[in-house]
Amino acid sequence: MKQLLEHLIIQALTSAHENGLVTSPAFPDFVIEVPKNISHGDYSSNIAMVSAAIQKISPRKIAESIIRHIQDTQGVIDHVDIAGPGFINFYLRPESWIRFLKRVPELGSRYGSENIGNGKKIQVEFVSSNPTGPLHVGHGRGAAVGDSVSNILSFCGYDVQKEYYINDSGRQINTLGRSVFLRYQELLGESVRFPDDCYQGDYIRDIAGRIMDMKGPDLLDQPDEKAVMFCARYAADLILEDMKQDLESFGVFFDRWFSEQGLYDSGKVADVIESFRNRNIIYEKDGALWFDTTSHGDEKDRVVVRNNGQTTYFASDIAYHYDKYDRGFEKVIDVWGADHHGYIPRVTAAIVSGGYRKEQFQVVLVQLVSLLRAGIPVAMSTRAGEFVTLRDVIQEVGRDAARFIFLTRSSDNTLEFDLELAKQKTNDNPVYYVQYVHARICSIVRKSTEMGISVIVPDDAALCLLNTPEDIALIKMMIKYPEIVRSSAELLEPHRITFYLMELAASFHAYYNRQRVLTDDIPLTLARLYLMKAVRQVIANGLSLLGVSAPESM
RNA sequence: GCGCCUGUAGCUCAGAUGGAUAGAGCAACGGACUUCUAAUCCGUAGGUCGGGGGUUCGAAUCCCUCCAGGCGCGCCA
Repeated sequence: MKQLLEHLIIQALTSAHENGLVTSPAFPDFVIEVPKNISHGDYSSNIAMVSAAIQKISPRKIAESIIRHIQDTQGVIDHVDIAGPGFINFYLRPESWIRFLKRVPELGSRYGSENIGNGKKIQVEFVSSNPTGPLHVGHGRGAAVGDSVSNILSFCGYDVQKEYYINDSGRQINTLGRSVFLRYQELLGESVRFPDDCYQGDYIRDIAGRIMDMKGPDLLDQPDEKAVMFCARYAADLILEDMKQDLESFGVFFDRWFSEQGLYDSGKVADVIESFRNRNIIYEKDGALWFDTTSHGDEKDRVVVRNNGQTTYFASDIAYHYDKYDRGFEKVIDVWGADHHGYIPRVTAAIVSGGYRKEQFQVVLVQLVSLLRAGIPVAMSTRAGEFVTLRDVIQEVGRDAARFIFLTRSSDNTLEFDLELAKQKTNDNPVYYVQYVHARICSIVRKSTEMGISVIVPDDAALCLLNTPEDIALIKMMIKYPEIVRSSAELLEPHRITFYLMELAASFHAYYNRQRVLTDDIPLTLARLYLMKAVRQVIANGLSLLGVSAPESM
């Protein structure tokens, strides 16, 4: 609809120029929007105001010239007026909405999709939690955001790959091994001092116990280093399996699990260091190797190989990101916890040094989650190993509620996740508010099937009966959906879908309480059933982008 | 000290690309089920958009500055 009006405006201004009514054929950026106030028409444009400076004519005069030259060949406009400082307000004929309503069933589950990706290969990397402990709520938020962003991009024509980067190398894996081995020794009756820098959680004991069951005391016969290595690998594998399970029960499936260790094994980290050394981008200072990130805006250069010969995470991160581009991704999106924001400049610098464009890399920062129970903060201490895991949360509040709530805030904002609220099946908990729409419509459709009328498609004359303010409000809401999806994809902001769905749900519930669908009036009933099915489709489409189910009954 | 994020109704938050009288939910108050699911709806009340400057026809939105809160500033991960 907006495109249509835009076309009419451009045409009108052009012919106004041909007739000498305006001085310039130029078009500044102008917008067509749905006014907040319904008395300002169905659509409104600021074209006259933004053109005033170029035309050197008053906005109202420009507006008049434009209106006079509008050629509404399709007959969608009822009337147009000029208001305020020079807004052009369009009032549409009620029938005009129908052609747009028809798009919903025509496109079905594809309704709302705008092809902005054009098959471009894009990768979204998210969660990527170290396999040293269970996933917690913060990871849950990252998972919900990353998965939804992937869904949205994929829906908009991108060829999306979802990837999880496993930090299965380096010191923290060694620490994991040490932690497990110490608990293992404890189980065998040895008195050990358990250091603060080891992982404190009970799951470490569980893993040690499993190794006990499997190996008995055999590990003690080996050199410590070997035993620790064994514990590390065993524990990491186990924890990783658990994380996979948790994510699956959260409805999140990755296309690839990428091992950091693999980058070392294949020599890719060494290759990167070697080639940048030759180009003096990596240089030696104080016995360490440094990457020149300063030339690309970082505040200082960063170490890639320490003076003890060990590589830093940054080294493998560089190799990892190059590997992504080598695999043909035109764009790479990383979803990170906001506490990692300081890494953006150095990773960006490394990517640019590698000959890629800055725009090919984008980070979605997700702010932290604070967990509450009935308004009271839940104590979370990773050090003491006391925390509520993602698994606990899914078990307690359910997958749908958890995912939906994670997406009810902009990622830029911290999120309060209240377990009691999330469990409640009331209006406080918007997930049910939205799902209830789907269930209610399914119920109506079931009823109509019993009456034997659901299969008949109404003709245009019948659809014109959808003319109450509630009908029009619903249809307008649905016409808006593709724009919401688009902005959500362009800005990588899934919460826009969430808020839209809540708004659409509100329109539906208002409709439901005011208008009856199944009546004795057959054409009207058919038309309204048609409308209801469209609403159901849009709700289902939106929920699927969020990774939330659309139940047929509740 | 520097960088990033945040500051909008009592509470939790929307308001991308500057638009007309700043919105929603919760909480408060008053109403609506012999009807397709009341997990619902309707109404009332509630505001110095953190403060102060600036840009312009027009600012919650852009710029500067100050204030408050969170996070980050390692040859840690």
